[in-house]
Amino acid sequence: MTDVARAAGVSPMTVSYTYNQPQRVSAESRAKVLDAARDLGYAGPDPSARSLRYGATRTLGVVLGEHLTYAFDDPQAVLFLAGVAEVCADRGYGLLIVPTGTGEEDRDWVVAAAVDAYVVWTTTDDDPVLAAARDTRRRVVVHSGPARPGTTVIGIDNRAAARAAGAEVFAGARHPAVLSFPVDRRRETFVRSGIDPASVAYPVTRDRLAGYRDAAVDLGIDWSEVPIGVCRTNDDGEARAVMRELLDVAPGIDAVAAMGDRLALAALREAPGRLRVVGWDDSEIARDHDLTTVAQSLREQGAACATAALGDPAPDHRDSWRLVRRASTS
Amino acid sequence: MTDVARAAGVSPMTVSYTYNQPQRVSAESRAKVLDAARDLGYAGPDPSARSLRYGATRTLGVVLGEHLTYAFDDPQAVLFLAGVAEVCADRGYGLLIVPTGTGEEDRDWVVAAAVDAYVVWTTTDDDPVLAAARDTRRRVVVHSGPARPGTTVIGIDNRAAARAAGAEVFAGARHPAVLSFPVDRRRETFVRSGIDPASVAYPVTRDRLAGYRDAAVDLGIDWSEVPIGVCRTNDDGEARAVMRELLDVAPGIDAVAAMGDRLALAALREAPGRLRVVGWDDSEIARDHDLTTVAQSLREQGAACATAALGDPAPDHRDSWRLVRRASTS
DNA sequence: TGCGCATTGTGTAACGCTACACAGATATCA
DNA sequence: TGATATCTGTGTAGCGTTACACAATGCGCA
Repeated sequence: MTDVARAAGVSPMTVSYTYNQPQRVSAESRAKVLDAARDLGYAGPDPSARSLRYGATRTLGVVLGEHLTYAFDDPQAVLFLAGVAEVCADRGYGLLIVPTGTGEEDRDWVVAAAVDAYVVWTTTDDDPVLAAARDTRRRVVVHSGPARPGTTVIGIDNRAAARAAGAEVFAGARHPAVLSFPVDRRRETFVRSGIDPASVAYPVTRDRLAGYRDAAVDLGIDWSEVPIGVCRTNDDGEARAVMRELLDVAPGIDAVAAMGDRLALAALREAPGRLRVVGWDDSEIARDHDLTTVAQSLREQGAACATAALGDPAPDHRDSWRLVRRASTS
Repeated sequence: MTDVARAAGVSPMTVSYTYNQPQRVSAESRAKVLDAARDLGYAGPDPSARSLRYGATRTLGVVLGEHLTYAFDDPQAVLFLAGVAEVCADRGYGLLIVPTGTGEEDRDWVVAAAVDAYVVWTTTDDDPVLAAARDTRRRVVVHSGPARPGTTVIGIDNRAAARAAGAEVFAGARHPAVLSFPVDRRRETFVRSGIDPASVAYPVTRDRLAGYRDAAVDLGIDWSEVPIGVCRTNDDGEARAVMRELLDVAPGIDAVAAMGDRLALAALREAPGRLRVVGWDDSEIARDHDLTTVAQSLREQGAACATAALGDPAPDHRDSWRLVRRASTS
């Protein structure tokens, strides 16, 4: 900038004003500055220096638990991101995806990223990244939990929604089962009965499991007898394998409460015609296959998280869910 | 940092070393520094100042043409992003999604974003954002074009692939048609015959259209007679409407060369049983519906773009496509 | 005992920018 | 004509950090 100023025969401040408050500078000086800048290949104020001086980066950080790329494999996460992106675009904020999932360095990354605030995609209770984000004194908004002092949580009441969905799918069932997301960071695939929700590390999974148990208990079903298939991801192939395993253990299964539409569909495909099924998220496949499902707008929740992270009031979306009843439970 | 140094009774440099080269500092000093930092709520070196001093941000920028959120609506763009994200995560780079699509400010954003290099998702020839990115002297890698001096282009040879796909779908057809992506930034939906590929602003669309024309010409088909339906997005509902319009104009259509699997499927649904169809991308729906399609890995291409943007050699992927023949053209 | 070497701490000098306060020139008005 | 407002340009003083060079200390070894 000093060089440009010299070449243009003005002071550095004039150059600065040329870029930041052009009307503050005479047309003549402005032209001289821009000419000099072009000749010298100066593209405008350096972003880092500007942020340093300004005291803010005008960038929002998004932390996606697990490996970064999972985010893009999960259509729900993508919808959420779209909502966040929308708000960022509207406000002129950049959106920085913070790389995590590499282990011990995660903490450093979260601390060292040039962002003003964080939106954290739902993670485990013990996620060190979450603690790190909060420790940096930036505003932190977490989607769906875990709840912590100093962080805002936005997301639906998964337990209440699961209870409603469970009531719907388990009604009249004699051999109910559950298809669940992972219960801890190890992300193992297995089948077991009566998993205690309290032992689950992911708040979303925990709440949904608790809601399904609530529904079972309401109907007089013995939770400890309910087989639960845990899938590593919201993926078809694996879910079908887990469903087969469930059917091995309990061939009489006649109702499956799944935590995702894909899981629900996989269940349906493995035991067509004799199953009541609910899914989650009301995605395209749920509509295509007439699946009863818990509808929620991840996109709106993403937008709300971003809005809150940027310091404006936003709805917490606790009640932004709706049980969509379709053929799969009738 | 100065405050921490004072509180710990050491120099600022010792504090700096504590964070950046802990082993350079005695265990005793380190402990004093960390204690003081905790007491004062100091979370570590300021990222902006660090970038300023260091001269690089260790962040990769991604520019997605059109409105930012489109990126997340297009599954292909998401796959591409996943590839970019993967490389960033591996290298410890942040991934900054630059907001564009807001008009004149786009340029400013691209110039002012704190990134070391850019990956640009394919856009129009005249996109000012592309020029802006290059003007900032950062390394710029563009996916699929437009090609420009000073930028690297990575992507498949869309024309050659379209020619192969066109040859497959048009073979023996008497009334071929095309379902195309938008031809310019206005993104209008319409039907017209014999659109000149040279008039198309998006390189990807242009090349695919040119390839389809090549195939038509090879088979002795008069291109000016081939009706082309232009869809605004790779979306089902709209594509079906355009397909109906095509059938109005030319009821005898017996072959449709589409530019996306969704478009192909929409065509098939509007005229079931009597259509040869090809799609593009070999997505899940193509496999589900036995659609002939041009397979390519957007994910790998995203990774290659990121690698190249970070300064390492990467394959250009020109030949990373493959015509997958299925029932829809037999 | 003296020499080189490793270890640990410190001061200096930027990195590139802009808020602020001020100065000079010109225009406006009673 | 003098007082006042407006426009335009400039210098100062950091924003928070770290590369580098140097100083002080202690240690091993001939």
